[in-house]
Amino acid sequence: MTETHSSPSPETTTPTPRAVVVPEKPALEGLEAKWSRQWKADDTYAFDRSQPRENVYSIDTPPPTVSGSLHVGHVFSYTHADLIARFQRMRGKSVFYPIGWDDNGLPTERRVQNYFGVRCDPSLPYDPDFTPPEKPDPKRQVAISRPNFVELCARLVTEDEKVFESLWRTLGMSYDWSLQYTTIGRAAQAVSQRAFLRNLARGEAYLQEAPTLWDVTFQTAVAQAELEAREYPGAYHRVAFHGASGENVYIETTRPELIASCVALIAHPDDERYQALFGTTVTSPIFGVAVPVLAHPAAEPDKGAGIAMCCTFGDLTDVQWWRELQLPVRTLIGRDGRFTAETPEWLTTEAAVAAYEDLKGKTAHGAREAMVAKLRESGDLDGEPKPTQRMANFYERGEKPLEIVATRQWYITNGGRDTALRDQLLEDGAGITWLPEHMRHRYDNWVAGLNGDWLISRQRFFGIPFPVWYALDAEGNPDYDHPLLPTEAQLPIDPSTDVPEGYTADQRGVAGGFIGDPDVMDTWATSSLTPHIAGGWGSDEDLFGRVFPMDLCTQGHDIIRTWLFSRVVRARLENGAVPWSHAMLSGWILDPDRKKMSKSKGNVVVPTEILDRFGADAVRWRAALSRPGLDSPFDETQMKVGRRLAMKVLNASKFVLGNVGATSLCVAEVSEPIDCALLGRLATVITKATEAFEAYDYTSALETAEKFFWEFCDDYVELVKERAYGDDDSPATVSARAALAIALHSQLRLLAPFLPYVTEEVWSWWQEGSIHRASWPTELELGAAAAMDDAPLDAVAAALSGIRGVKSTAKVKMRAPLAHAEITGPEKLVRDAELAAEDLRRTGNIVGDLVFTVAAEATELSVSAELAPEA
RNA sequence: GGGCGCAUAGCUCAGUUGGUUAGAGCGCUUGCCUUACAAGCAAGAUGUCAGGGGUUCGAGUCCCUUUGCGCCCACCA
Repeated sequence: MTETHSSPSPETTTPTPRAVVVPEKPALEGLEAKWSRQWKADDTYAFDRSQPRENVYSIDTPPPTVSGSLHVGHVFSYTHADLIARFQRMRGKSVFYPIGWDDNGLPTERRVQNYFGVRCDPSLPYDPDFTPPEKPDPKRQVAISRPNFVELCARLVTEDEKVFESLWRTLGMSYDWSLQYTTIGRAAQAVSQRAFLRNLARGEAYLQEAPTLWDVTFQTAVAQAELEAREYPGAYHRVAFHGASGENVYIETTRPELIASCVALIAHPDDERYQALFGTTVTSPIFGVAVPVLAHPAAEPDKGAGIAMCCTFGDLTDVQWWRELQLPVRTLIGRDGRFTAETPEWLTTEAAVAAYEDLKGKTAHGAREAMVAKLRESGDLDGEPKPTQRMANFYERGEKPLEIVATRQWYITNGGRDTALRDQLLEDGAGITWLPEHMRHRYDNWVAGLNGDWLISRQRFFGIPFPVWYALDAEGNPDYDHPLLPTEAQLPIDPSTDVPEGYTADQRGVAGGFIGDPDVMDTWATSSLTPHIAGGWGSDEDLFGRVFPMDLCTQGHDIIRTWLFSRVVRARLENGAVPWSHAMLSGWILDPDRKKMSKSKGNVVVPTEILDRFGADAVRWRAALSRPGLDSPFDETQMKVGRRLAMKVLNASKFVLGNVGATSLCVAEVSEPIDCALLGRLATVITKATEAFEAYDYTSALETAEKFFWEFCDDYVELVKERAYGDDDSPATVSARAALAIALHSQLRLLAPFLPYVTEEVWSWWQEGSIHRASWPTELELGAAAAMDDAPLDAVAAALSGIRGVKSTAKVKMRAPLAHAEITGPEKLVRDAELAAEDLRRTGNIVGDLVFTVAAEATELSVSAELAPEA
């Protein structure tokens, strides 16, 4: 492979001349296939790990969920990162640009269930001969063992990853594919487990039995970051509790089914209505369970009846009361979301036990209906339930409101319960350059609003297991306080098959033996370590030192609270550092009606389709038009504009290289004033585009380069065409050819990050090596020409436009000869235009006089002309 | 309820620290087969800069305010 860093020296910008081979009919079709294959073969985007940290530019890319589907928004967001990567690479940085696949977790499990028609039953033994059903029946999923299930997951994600890789390669992502990782792979397992063990050793990870937000459908705990508040229909039920002297105390509840789990009634300490009741005991309707009436400031006098029923657990306020008032636990709802089949021991009366019989095994919904009937019958329901819309917490992927169930879970500190850490994390956020800047508010908002530590354990199957076992005592009870741990050298381990030091396999699950922790880490617990996984933390410290902390992370703004925040937490705990200096957040791509694209609305634009129709360069061009953080509606017509630009690059290059035959890039040959002016303008464009890119403003970089390119094509090329055609070697001809070639040479590189395919194609016609390994253009390359006054360019363009206007108004063709033309205007403009008098005469086909007249009072150029009688 | 963003041509968007007559592309109109490109080219029309008030010699730009749209967080009695 040729590593042509064909970086021209400042004085003579002359790469090795070579034969120019321009195709007869250049086309966009096939460029993606041709060049993505070539880049793969040449390892064009390989990271050079010999470079010291200051020569490295490292990027943390979001590993896409391979079991999900990509839409245009992803394609645009990933393109934004690639634009920066390509710019930095051309600037001479060794770009560390890995790609990973997020393949573990619930989305994959769900996809595997549907795809193969199976479900995981961890109690089943492994069946080595298992084959999935030929025709998956979603209603009759075959129960399989956990190892079998995990095998199917692994099989499917491998397939999914191929599809994703193909898409990214077509889009022209400049990843170093040798740095590929997955969030379920062995490296990710080792890193996740090692980080966890270190968290544990430092007291940052801990096991706790506590009320947990619980999804009854997926039967797993969920973290605060995965919550979504949604409107949920309910009804206020006004229900009587009974005071000691027989009076009714009315509460209002939307969850009457939880009355049996009530542990207290609570009102605000200052609420005059309830002063007399505080400290007394009331009994619950139907069940007759005695509960205290207590005061707590979190009770809101104007909400409901002003006095609330505290159940274990109906909502997070209940948890707060339960904790702060040290109330007992009376759990009714189990992990499956159903009322427990055992009669709770606190139901003592015969009537209560009988009443509970009707609730056993019911869902919340079913139990509610049963309870309402009973309350109605007993007269404890006052009036009819009043329908209401309330906000309820849902798991973002779930369809039923979350329950709160006391379970044993692993947590990692994230500042939710620790002010010092929280302040540190806020400071870390302030240390990141946010693009756009205002996205930082979302981070701050989230960190400030945390109400607990990070729950990382999930009661699922396809994830990274906790590297932990528990010793069983003589009665077979696990000793959760003293987990058995592997050494780091043993990682990764699976506690369900591996055996802790000092035990044998046959001691698993028997008294005096051990058990493995059954849970897996949430996928965010793994992806929070993407810089570590990709960077070789713990396994390749040399590499890690060269790439971490990273320079950039790019992602959608919807995952600031999850992926972005969790990486800041991990880097703080593990490295005492901020994981990257820049965070670039992409906006949404909306449908043409400015609605968010979603599968359910059927308004999703499929990336492969637009890539097929418009080509990767066009799609990338459109992506580059949406600035960080701004939502942008999808519009096909814009894709066409991008395609037109790509086509124009091919055609303009064909002209410059084919007809002019220019291979010289010698600045000294540029002698004509208008040619010098072009290079002067080019220098300004290079500077502006470079500054924009350095400020991560890829859109402005593109606009600057593109505007110049169209002016170059429409005005400059048209103007000097005739002169460049000359088959003589006069200084004027040579000057035009050199200027054309130099300008093209720079412009291709300015456009290369945006249009990697056409620019590479054109580059291959006349240059060695990949344009993506070439150096970013600089003013220095242009030598003295860079300092030239570029104003004549505008004056000449105005004169040319005036000449065209005359012909356009007369509705004649542009080649129509002019018998006479006069260019009038202020002195400076007239003199500037006159510098290109011969070019104007030829281009305008002026056969008679061409007169330049200064009109002191004029503010702009005007052209008057007379058509020559047609021959 | 707390926070953030947006509002400029029919559409999508630029508009630097306030500075002449507010820009671009698309679309639209009228033409042109011009040997790089008709998937092209040329010329042309298009605005109460959301409303109101203020600061200033001067406001799309700064301040206050109103309205509309969108997003994040909180909100389960």
